[in-house]
Amino acid sequence: MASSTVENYVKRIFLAQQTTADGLVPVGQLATIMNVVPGTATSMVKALSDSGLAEYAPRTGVRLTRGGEQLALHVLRRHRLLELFLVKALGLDWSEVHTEAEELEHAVSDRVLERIDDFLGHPSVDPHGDPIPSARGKMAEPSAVSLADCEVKKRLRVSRVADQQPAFLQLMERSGLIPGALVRVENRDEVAGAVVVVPGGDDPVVLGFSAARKVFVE
Amino acid sequence: MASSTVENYVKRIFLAQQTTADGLVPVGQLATIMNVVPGTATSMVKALSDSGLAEYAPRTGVRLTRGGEQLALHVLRRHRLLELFLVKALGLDWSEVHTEAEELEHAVSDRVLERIDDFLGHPSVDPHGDPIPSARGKMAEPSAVSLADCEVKKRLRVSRVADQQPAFLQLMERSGLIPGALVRVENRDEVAGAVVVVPGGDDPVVLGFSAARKVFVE
DNA sequence: ATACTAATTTTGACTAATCAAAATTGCAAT
DNA sequence: ATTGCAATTTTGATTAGTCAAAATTAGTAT
Repeated sequence: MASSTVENYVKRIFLAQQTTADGLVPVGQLATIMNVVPGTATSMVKALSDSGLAEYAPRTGVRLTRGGEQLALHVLRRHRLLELFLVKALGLDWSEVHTEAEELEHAVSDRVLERIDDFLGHPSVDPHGDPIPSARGKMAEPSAVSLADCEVKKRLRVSRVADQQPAFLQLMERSGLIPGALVRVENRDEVAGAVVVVPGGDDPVVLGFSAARKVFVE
Repeated sequence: MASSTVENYVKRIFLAQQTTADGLVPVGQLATIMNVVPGTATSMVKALSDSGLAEYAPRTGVRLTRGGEQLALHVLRRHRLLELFLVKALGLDWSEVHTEAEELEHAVSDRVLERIDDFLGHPSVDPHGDPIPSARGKMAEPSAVSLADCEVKKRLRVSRVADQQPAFLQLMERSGLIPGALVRVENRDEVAGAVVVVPGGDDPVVLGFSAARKVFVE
C-alpha cells in the first residue's frame, strides 16, 4: 500500500510531466513543487525507483513507469471525484474543495469512491473542468486552447480553469468565467499582455496573459 | 495538530475508560487494543502525557486529561457522523461503515464535517445507536440495559448494537435487531446463558449472553 | 583548457512510531 | 521473608520522511 507521501509525489510527478516534452521532471523542480529541500526529493525519487513506480536518471530527471502512472491516475480520480462530490453533495464552494480533497484523497477507499461516482452519475470532469480518469486509468485530453491563444470575437465555452488558488477561483467566479460559461474575447493586446473578455451577459473583464493562460475554452 | 496515531490512541483510551470504575486504563490493555507490543504503548503514553493529553502513573495506568477527552470526543464525532453519512448519503451497509470511517475520521476537516452534520439534520446517534458528541464536546449517555439484563416479556426498543464486527452486525440485521426495532425477551435462561428474543414481526431468535450483552434497549 | 555557477547528490542528524528482547517491579503464595 | 510470575518499562534497532550543509557534477563563459 502506497503511503500518502508516495501518492503525493507520484501525483505531482505525473502533473509536472504533462508540461514537459520528454516527460522528464528535474528533481529540483519536484522539490519545489513538493515543498521539500532538494536532497529530500532525491532520496524520495530513489525510493520510487526502487519500488518500480518511477525511472530515475541521476542529474537528468524522473519519469513515472506504467505502474506509477496508473497510481497517479488513481489518485487523481479520487481527488477529482471528491472535489465534485463536495460541491454537489455538500454545497462547498469550488474555491475551497481542492484543499479538502488533498487530504481526503488518501483516506477514501475504492468502495466508497465508486459509490460517490454512482451518486454523481459517472461525471467526466471536476468543478474546475479537469478530466476525471476512469476506474481503469484512462483520462481524456483536456482542451489546450486558452483565452490567451484562442480565436478573437468568437463565441466560445469555458471548459477548464487551471489554477487551484482560492483567490483566483473566486475572481473567476465573480467574472463569470466558470466551466460551462459562454465567452467571447473582444480584444487581445500582445504588447500590453492583456485580453478583454466578455462573459455571457456580464460586463467585460480584463485579464493579464498569465491569468488568461489559465482559462481554457472549446 | 495531532497525528492520526495520537488521535487513535486518545480515542481508544477514552472508550476503554468508559468501562472502568476509576477511569484508569492499564498500559498493557491499551497495547492489546491498539495492536502494538506493550513497550510501544508505554512510550506512546509517555508522549501523550508530555503533550498534556493524558495523565500517566507508571505501573498503574493512563487517564485522559480534560484536553485529551475533548480531542477524543472530537474524533468520535467525526467517526460517527461519517458512519451515518456513508449510510444515508451513499447507501453503504451499516456493517461496513465502521472500517471506512476509521480512515476518513482523520482526514475530514471541521468545515466539511459541519456540512455533513447539516446534511444529516444534526443527528444524535450513528447507525449503531452510538451517541454523536456535539461540536462542543458533549455526549449523551447511552442506555446501559441490554437484552442480557432487561425486563422479560416486555415490549422494548433496540437503541444500540455495541459491536463493530461486520459478521455480527449482519447477523443482527438478519435477526431484525437493529436500532429502532421493537423486541420482547421471551425467555432468559441464566444456566444455559441464552435468551430467546422476539423481534417485531419476525421469528424468535436465540442469543447467547455474550451477544445479548451487546444489544441495548430502552 | 580553466574556472565559475547552478543544480544535484551525499552525508549525517533528527522525529515519530514501531518491534524484540532484556531488565525491573509489584504482588501473591508459600 | 522469600520466591516466582505476570505486567510493565527500558534499551537498542529499524523504517519513513525530513532538513542542513558539504561535496560533486555538468555546462557556460572566458
